[in-house]
Amino acid sequence: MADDPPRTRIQQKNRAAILDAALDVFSQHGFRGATLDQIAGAAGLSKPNVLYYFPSKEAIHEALVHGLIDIWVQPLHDLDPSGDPVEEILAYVGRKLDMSRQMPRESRLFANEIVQGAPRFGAEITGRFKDLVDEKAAVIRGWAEAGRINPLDPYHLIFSIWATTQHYADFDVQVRGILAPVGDAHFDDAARFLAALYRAALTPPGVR
Amino acid sequence: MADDPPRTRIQQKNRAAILDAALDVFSQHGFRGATLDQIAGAAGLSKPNVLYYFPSKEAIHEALVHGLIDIWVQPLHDLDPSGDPVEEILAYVGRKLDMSRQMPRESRLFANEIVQGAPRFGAEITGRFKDLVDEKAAVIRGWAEAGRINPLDPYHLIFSIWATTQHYADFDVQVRGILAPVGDAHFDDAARFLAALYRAALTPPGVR
DNA sequence: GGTTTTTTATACCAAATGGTTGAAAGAGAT
DNA sequence: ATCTCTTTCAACCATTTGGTATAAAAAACC
Repeated sequence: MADDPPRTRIQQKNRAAILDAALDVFSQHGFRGATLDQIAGAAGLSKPNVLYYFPSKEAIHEALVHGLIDIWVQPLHDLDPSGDPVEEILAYVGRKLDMSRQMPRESRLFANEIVQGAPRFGAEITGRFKDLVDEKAAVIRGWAEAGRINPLDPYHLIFSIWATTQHYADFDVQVRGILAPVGDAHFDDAARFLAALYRAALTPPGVR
Repeated sequence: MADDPPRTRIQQKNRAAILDAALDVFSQHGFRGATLDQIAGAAGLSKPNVLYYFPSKEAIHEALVHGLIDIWVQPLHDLDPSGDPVEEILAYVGRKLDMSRQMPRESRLFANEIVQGAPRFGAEITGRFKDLVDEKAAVIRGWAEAGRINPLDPYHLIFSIWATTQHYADFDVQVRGILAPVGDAHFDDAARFLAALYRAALTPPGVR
């Protein structure tokens, strides 16, 4: 199911160019809205040449998603059960927000997929994805039961972190339409806001 | 620019059927991914008949968005500057979450638009939309300066409320994939979680 | 250089898609 | 019943789109 690494330099370069172009196009138009001509154009290749490297449009999309999922869940994966609870969760929020800042196209690629019902992605959600969330939710629940953070539903806490951080990538045009920021500056404000929000909500009374 | 109300009963019924069908299809596939045949099929009409009521696919989408935008911003509009700050904001969160529960298709319609860069919607964001947000952000800032809520950036607070509440509509498949809820039950948990989150973050030290 | 393999793109195809035509069926008014 | 206006849809059209066929150009190998 996984592709072997490309043999030649040309293959490596062109596959990468196609995947990068496809990330642009798929993240902006969704799977059905994207066309092979757009992808080929953005990659600087002809359409048949694109289909020389990937058997179909679907295959390009799958290769993209497949190659990104590990990176995508890494921030949650890195949540350390042995760390300080509040700081660990705040650090997780920070990592997720950084991803929205550095990889907005990737975020929108997943957003497009999931908003439209994850027709090409559903299996991953109930698979590895769910397992990781279950594992980390258990960690957070443990912290809550030990009184080290306020007792909040860990699943909805994780959802809220996904929502608030990915919002800055997925709804970028809306955020920019309202804030009219210069460049990326508003991400720093967002980081401060989210840190304050979650610190206030998580810090238990005793420590305050 | 606004359409006059349809004259005959048939017009009223069919226009409504088309818009309802279009809401289904557009919210699930995005504008470019949706086809007139799908819409016609879902509305129980032939494609030419659909185009008898609306001049184009674009016009259907515009009529939909146009007809929904007022409903969509109503919850924020109803934030009462003379009410109790914390309770007002919590009530706003509650109204937004209710909309995600009752109108998930509408939420996904907007989500699709905005994720893809709002090509058919951009003007609204920097127009009426921004004005309303500016107005309510000023109210919230006033509350913060008066020490009636914790000092949080009002714009990012509003973004976080949009993100956390709309998440349950826009990312419904993901939420369901992870929680495997029975029906709508998880919305009650979400309501409790969000109330706790924002109450903890907003309530100023003095009142605690 | 010559041979083989890989890479590239023009020309093409079938299906899908947004939209039109035109004529028949239906509703409403008198 | 008849006349008029509205509604409906089969057939059609032009364009777009995912994907092929094929043959030339370019690397790679000897």
